[in-house]
Amino acid sequence: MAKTTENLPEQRDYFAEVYEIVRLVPVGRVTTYGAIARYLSLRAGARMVGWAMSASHGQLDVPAQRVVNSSGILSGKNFFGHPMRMQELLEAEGVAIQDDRVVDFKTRLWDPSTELAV
DNA sequence: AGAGTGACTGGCT
DNA sequence: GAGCCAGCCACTC
Repeated sequence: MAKTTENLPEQRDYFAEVYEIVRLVPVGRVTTYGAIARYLSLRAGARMVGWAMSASHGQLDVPAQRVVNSSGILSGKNFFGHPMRMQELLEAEGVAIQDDRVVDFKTRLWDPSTELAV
């Protein structure tokens, strides 16, 4: 991985922006990489959102567990130290998980473009 | 400079 | 829903 995450000179403000959005996700709700990418107008794409999250890895209070892919699958569970960690964190917040997937995902989805839209 | 890789997505089958 | 494919950008070797 990029050890550049140590110094993080100025990857680009989008790192901070991504974290900010993730922190805005209400407890019990989840959002997707694509939704964040769209909201921030990141040409970089959803992939970079995930990359940004990897950099957050244990960062401040970034609830990365609330970010899943467009299918509601916990695609980043393997980055939480233990594959079950992400699920446990979500369940602790009231989000039911079944087979690595958020139950009733579409209803729990929190899209910044929609929720924060003006 | 080119090829490989990835916490993604949308479209089709 | 599950699988395959092509597009996407940043980064590493």
